[in-house]
This record gives sequence, structure tokens and C-alpha cells, in this order.
Amino acid sequence: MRPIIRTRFAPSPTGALHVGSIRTALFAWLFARHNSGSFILRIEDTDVARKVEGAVESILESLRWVGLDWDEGPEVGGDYGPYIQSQRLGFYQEAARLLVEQGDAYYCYCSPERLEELRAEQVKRKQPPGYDRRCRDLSEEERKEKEDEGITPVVRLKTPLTGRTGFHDIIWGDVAFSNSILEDLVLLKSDGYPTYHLANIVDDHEMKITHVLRAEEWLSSTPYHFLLYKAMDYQPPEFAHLPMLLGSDRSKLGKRHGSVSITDFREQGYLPEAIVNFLALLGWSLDDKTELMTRQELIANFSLERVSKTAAIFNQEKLDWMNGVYIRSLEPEDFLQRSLSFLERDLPPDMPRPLSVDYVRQIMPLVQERVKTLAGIPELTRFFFTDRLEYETDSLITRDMTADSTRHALGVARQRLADLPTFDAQSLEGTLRPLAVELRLRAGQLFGTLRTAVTGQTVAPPLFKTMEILGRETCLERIDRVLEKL
RNA sequence: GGCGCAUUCGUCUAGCGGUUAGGACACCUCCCUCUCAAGGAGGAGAUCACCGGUUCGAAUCCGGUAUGCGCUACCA
Repeated sequence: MRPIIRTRFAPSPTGALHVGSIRTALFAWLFARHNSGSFILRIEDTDVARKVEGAVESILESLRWVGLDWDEGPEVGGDYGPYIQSQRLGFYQEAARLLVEQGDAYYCYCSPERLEELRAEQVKRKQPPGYDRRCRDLSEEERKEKEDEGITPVVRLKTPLTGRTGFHDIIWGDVAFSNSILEDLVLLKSDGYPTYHLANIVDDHEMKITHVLRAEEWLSSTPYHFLLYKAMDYQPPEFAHLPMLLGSDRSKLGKRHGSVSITDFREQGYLPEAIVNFLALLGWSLDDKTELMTRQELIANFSLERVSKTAAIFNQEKLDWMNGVYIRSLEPEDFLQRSLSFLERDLPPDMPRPLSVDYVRQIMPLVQERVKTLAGIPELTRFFFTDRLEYETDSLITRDMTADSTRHALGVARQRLADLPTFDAQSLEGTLRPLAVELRLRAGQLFGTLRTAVTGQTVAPPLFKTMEILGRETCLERIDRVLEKL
């Protein structure tokens, strides 16, 4: 029987979750779910200096928001905890001790200052920078001496000087590196914390991870990991390095490319289902045509065999389109509920709060197919909530009209509207359309003027429905105000 | 610099020896239409990075070159 598949996502709490990280998490999650395996969340907080307060909470919140649920990890527990590396220091220290004892690693007493000087010198002489292995073969006496000086050593990996280290990657195939270019990298820092390299291999082993899915940037350090697996006598997991996510200038996607954290996308009104669908298509495809897929369909169809090797540029225009598709597919009530917080947040603060949900419920169907993001709603609907309309009087005068003809048209229209027995979209259209003919105007001329008068905008939802919701009183008031000014 | 990897429309991609190189976003035109969207119908856009080879035949296989990206920390 094949062992149950276990994948993990191991973010470092240095800030909000990056879309690239979410993509990695998504693939690991899809792979686990597709195979009825487990998805484990582990926090890699081994860099005390880079740790950011509140980042763990933010990461958890973001994962929950996009719907990537974890079977083991912070807040849910599991059989292989704790799932926060700073709480597992003993494991790493024990592993480091064992490696030194076996002769696969050694204590290094070189100061950061010396390493810096060394590097500077190497760069100056145009040599590849790297540790010169000064402490690799220290004698017992020399070590004693350093210890007596009170230096706390780091533990470095004693990499083989010759030979090659090769491994198989599910996505990249067979990859091999010459050991001569490998460095004696630090495994355990002087503060007692492990580096990524050590922590990741002991935890993946302890947590029985079967498949390591991570970004391509780790490909180069994978030989170290294999060396460590071998030294620790661990069975290495399968590896799948995912192609990078790039910004529009083809460099690694980062802050300077604009919004890259998942919280930014959330605030900008993107739907988690759109983000998931979009991200799934960056580096993976089902076939030559299918693009819109539900979470269930993604799970059912995902496979590492169809992950590509080429880095993908994050194309926000396509995300915008896809977000629009998902917005339009929402049930009206769902759309309403999701819109509320954006209206509360972005409508001018002097408008009465809380907003009337019943009123908003009438409006939302008018904009659901017109916005690309939820954050676009307040701007398109603000005239529903305020009488303070700001617009140029010029925009009242539509094509081939004059101030006089506009005033006349609005005056007549006002009269008809006032006399209308019922003020709903159907009757509005029933009187305004014939009125245009009567006034020898094209429908667009009359409606355009009315639109500006009533909404203050040249771009707005359909006029009659808009007027119905606004109500007769408001519409007449707004028209009267125009008549005074024009 | 060293090492590793990659290279199909502007972008995301399909393709895994024989296709008019397919789809999607964006763009353009037209239709629908009270504006904007949405929707419908079309269009333009890729000498498959380049050069050699293998083969009857190459985007697909093999070399080399170029370009790009990643790694090269007591960061992950």
C-alpha cells in the first residue's frame, strides 16, 4: 500500500502572504486534496531578526480567506507538532549535534566580521564568494582554545569536495550538481536557531512529508538537502519545484510590481475564488481550452505532470477579467453581502451609517455585471447615497443640444414625471421614450441629460431602474436643481 | 564570475515527429443598446530565440550560441 500523501506549506512570518507564496500553497494543497492526502501548515520562524509581529495571524487569515484549509498545523494541531519551528529547537540542535558527532558537520568559530572581510576580499579579487572552510579541520586543541575564548560556534555542513550530487525532481527531471561548488553552509546559527536547510529537512522527515512542493528558487539548494537526508539517514521525500512568478519586467515578483500581498488583493475587491482559479493557471493547465474551473474541478483535475517549467508573468488584466466573471456568477444575495463592507469603507464618511441593507439590496443588481472588483462599487453607486452631485453643467448638454433645448426638455420631462401615476422603470420608459420622439430628440439625447441630472455621472447603471430606486421625490429635486442652474 | 534551469502571439498557455501552430486575457471592427458594462460575430497578432545536426518529415529529438531567470547570507 502506498503511503498517504502529505504535503506542506511552510511560510516564514516576515509579513503578509505574497501571491507567489499563495500559488505555492495552492499547488501543494491541490496536490494533497487530489490524492486524498494531508496538507500541513508549518511556520518557519527561525530568523529572529526578520520576524514580524502579527505575521502568523495574517498568514493564517489569508489562507483561510482563499480557502486553503490545513489538516495539521497552528490552531488545528496534529500528531507531529508543534508546527512552529521556534518551538522545535531541540530537534534541530539534536540533529546538529549528531551530524557533528558523525563527522558530517563541524563547529565554526569564525566571526561574522571575518566572514564579511573574507567576502569583500574575494569580491575584490573577482573570486567566487564563499566560506574558506578555515574551521573544517580544527584540531581538538584549537577548538578548545576557541571555546575558552567564549566564542559560541555555528555548525556547518561538511560538504563533500568531490563527486556529484544528483536528484530527481517531478517537474524538472534529473538534476545534478558538482559537489566542488557546494559550500559548507551554516546549519545551526550561533543563537541556537537552525537555518532553513537544517530545519526543513528534519521537520519534513519528522512530519512525514512525502512531497515537497516549493518555488524554483530552492532548486539550487536542493543538493544540500539531499546531502543532509543522506547524512541523517532519512528517506528523502519527492521534490517538485514550481516555476517562479514574475512581475511585468520579468524579475521575481515583488513589492515594486505593485500589490503582491494577498491582503492587498482582498482589499481591492478580488474574490478568493477568482484568485484561486487565476493562480492555478499560472504554471499549470488542464488542456488547451478550459480556464474557468471551480475549486472542486481544480482538485479533481490537478496533477504535477501538467505543471510547466517556465516562469510565468503575473498578468493582472486577466485576473480582472476573471474576477468579473466570478462576480457576475454570484447569487444576488451573496454579491450584496460581499459588497457591504466595501460600501461602508469607501462611501464618503459623512453619509449616514450603517447603510440600509434593503436599500443596497435594490441597487446591487444594477452594478453586478458592471464591476470588475468589489472595490469598484462605491464609485459607481455613490449618487444613490448622497445628494451632493458634482459635475460640469456641460455634461448635461448632450450631443447636438443647446442649453435652451436641454432646459426645455428637462422641464417637460419633469412635468411628465411628476404626473406619472406609478414611478417604476416600466412606466418611466413608457413615457420618456415617447417624449423623446415628441421633442424630436434621439433617445440617447434625452436620457443622457436625465442621467447626468439625476446621477451626476455620464456613466451609470440603466436609467429607468436607477430612477425607480432613487424615487420620484429625489429625481424631481435633482432635476429642479439643474433647472435653476442651467 | 560560478552553478543550475528555461525559451510557442504583448501576457497566460495547448502542443509531446506529419496541425491552415489551437484557446484565453488585452487590443481593433461590427452587432445589440439610454451611458457604461455584459453578450454575440469577426479581425489583427507567433519566420515556435538563433545556428547546426538527426529524420522522408521537427515547435516537437540531439548539440552549440544568445538571451532571460534563479541561487551563490549565522534570510527564507
